[in-house]
Amino acid sequence: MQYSVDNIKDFNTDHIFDCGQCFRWVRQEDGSYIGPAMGKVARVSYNEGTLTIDNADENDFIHIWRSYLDLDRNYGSIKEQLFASDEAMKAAGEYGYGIRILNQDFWETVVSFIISQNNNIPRIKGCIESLCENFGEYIGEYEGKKYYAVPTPEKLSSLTAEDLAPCRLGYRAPYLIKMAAQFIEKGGPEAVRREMLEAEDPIQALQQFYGIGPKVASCISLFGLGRFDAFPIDVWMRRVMNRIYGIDENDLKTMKKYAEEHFGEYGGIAQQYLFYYIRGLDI
DNA sequence: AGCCAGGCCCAAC
DNA sequence: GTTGGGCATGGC
Repeated sequence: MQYSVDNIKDFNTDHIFDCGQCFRWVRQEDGSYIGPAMGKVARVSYNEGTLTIDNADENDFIHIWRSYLDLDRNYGSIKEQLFASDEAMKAAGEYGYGIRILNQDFWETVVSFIISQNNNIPRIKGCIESLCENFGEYIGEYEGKKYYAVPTPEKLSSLTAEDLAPCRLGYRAPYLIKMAAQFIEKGGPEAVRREMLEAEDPIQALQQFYGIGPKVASCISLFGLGRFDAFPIDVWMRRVMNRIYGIDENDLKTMKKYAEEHFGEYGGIAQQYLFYYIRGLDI
């Protein structure tokens, strides 16, 4: 089965699934993407305003995909605000015009972005894929391929670094194991998620967990908690902030301040435009 | 071949 | 509170 909706603007599958916010969606020949999310597997395709989700019914669309794909947000007006007095941001936002911030599963973002640290994107994808296939729960089969969820905290905390060796996580393996145990101690992902949603400063609070520092916490806040004001700064962001705003590459404080003052509640969206822009330009 | 990647931990200031 | 070395792996 499949479900379609019309009049979807500011949407581009390459921009959304290849802008570094997620690691499990795979591009198909026709430009659609297939991937697992929120316990389902689907194919997302887009053509001239029509969004089609295959392997989903209306119920799935309403309860999962509409929010996962952030369809209820008006990116057009957000772009207007961001572009108003910022030519560089305008160029970046026009380059990645179809980016939308996916509202991803909290636990998945925690695991994914711990793995992402000091790592490159192709390799991150491989690590997560291997982790899920080896230790994740079966989700379902789609077009001949079986899909598995990100392993639960219970599963991860029961493993040793040697168990995880096939996943090639390097020094991140012990981070995952210990972090998973900490999550269990705090009542599991849903309990932690609720606590972080109510936290005054989730980016600070998330750093109590082993393997989560400022950058990973910012990504989790943005992609897993819906904190669109979060502004993750990695080497790419330092690079682009230097190139287009002239801020010293080592001056993270000024970068954060710039984001707060200029992008405000939409810092995370601005960050994705910039991130996708600098990586695409390859300069 | 060597530098680099969506950084963090930990010890030493 | 800040700074710097060490870190596992493989993409390019």
